[in-house]
Amino acid sequence: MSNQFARQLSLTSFPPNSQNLNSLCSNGELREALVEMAVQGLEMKFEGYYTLLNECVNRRAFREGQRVHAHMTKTCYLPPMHLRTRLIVFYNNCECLNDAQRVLDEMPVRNVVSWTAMISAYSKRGTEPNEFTFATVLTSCNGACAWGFDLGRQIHSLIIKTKFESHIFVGSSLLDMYAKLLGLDEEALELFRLLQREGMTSNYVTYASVLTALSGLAALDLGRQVHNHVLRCELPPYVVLQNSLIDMYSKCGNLTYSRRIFDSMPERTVISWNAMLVGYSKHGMGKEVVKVFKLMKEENKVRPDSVTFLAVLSGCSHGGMEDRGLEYFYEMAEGENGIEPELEHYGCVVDLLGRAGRVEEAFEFIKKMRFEPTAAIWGSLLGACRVHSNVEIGEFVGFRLLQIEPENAGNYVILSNLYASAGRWEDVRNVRELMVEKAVIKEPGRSWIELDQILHTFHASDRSHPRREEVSAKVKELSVKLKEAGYLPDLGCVLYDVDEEQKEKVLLGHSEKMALAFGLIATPEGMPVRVIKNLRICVDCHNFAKLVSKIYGREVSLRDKNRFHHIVGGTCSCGDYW
DNA sequence: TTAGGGTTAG
Repeated sequence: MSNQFARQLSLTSFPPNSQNLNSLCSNGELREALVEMAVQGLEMKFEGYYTLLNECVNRRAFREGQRVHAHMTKTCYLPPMHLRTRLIVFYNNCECLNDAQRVLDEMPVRNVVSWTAMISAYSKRGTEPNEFTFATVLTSCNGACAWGFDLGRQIHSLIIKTKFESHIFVGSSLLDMYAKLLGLDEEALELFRLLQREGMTSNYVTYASVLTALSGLAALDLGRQVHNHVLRCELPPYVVLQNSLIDMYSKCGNLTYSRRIFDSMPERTVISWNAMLVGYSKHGMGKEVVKVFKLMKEENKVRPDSVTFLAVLSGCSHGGMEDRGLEYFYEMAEGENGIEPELEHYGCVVDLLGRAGRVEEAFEFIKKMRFEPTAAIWGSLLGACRVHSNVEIGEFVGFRLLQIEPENAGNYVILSNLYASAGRWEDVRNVRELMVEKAVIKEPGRSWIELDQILHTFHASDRSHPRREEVSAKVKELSVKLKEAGYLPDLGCVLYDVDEEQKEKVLLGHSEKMALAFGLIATPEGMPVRVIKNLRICVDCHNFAKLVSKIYGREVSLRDKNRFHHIVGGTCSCGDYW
């Protein structure tokens, strides 16, 4: 059907009525609104599309949003830049980053807002940077060229590590950066002016998004550099930007800086408080969590929300303050704060009880919950069963978990560890066999360490690092020395069914041991070593790191998927429960 | 006339 004919048809049969579409959307009648869109056909305008798409974004209505997008294409409607940006957000919300990227690629003109939407999507997706993250961040560096070159060069060194250099988009962004920027101040200034004329300078939102990406990588030096640039720009104190600085410093392991920013803020939102509380929580500083929460209540300017309570409860749990945490939960449940406890809050309570060794109570608590327990909740209880050797409940919970998420290798390992601790070797073997049968795939472990502004990444049994020989020799040396001091490899941490000698080899190949060994080699004696891991640290590596800190007199700061482990003189801030 | 992007938690 020709467009002209279609236009006539839509005009003759139903008069366009964008008000109708608006009211349908505000009544939440998305289906009817889509019918209205079809009826309006070629008469659809920005306003109608925008209303519809917004509704789809809010509801994460993937199919419906797709139909809106398809309608634009079919009717040859050319969306203006801000509508395309909304499409990017829509696809990102539905976790369709490829579609979002395609929208961005096809935009005739992009500006800082469209780039920022994409940057934040990639950094939200997880801590794993990929070719698109780098390309987007690099382009943003070019946009803010006053700090772009130094930062860009460092990001380049990250890219080399991840072998994305040859990716066409990344490569061209890099070339672009090197071609456009140098140490040539005048040229840089000229470009800066040019980009400003094009509206491509970064603003506080872009900085906030870039900082989020860097906090995921725990790239402290890079983050500090962005902060320095923000300071040089003499921007007014934007709460959002300061919040992301608090978060960046805490995720990079530097809570003192987070607190300094927090204290200097002329105004704080609930997010500022939450970011600070989450920071203390992840660092296992329960007392500070309680102090800051008290301060928040005393100041009485900002009302705690459900995230605040999540941070406080998990802070008490991570900081070993079980009773205090339970008090807060009951305070919450009594409705004093006007916040209804949600599933996640119940999860914290299971954690708190489990940590305190009150496994039966935790089990009863789950049974009485008004929510269907999730894998995370059972998983937390199973962990408690392992630590406190409660085979009876652990067995029940373990089988429950294997039903809910049979693909998760961690569950099989914990269950088999639990059987092993009770000497039930036949059951250990059965669980292992079951695991092999279900073809469980485990996310590969990866650890990294930042030295002189370069990230050194290690994969389990990695052979790719230029100093690999030195590193594996150091790991072996460490294992010999630590054994003299009582280190006993925890063979239960090994997933494969191989002989004991092999198991020990597998353990010594864990990525965090290599990163730690590399840190010992590459930094001066007595310096703290800072390691970041993508998964939760295993029991064996935790023991290993504790002994290293004791024997070598090194402070070890290890950020895993869940929290920080500050290990000093053989003791860890997590109290061996994580 | 404008309309789009952002910060904590999961």
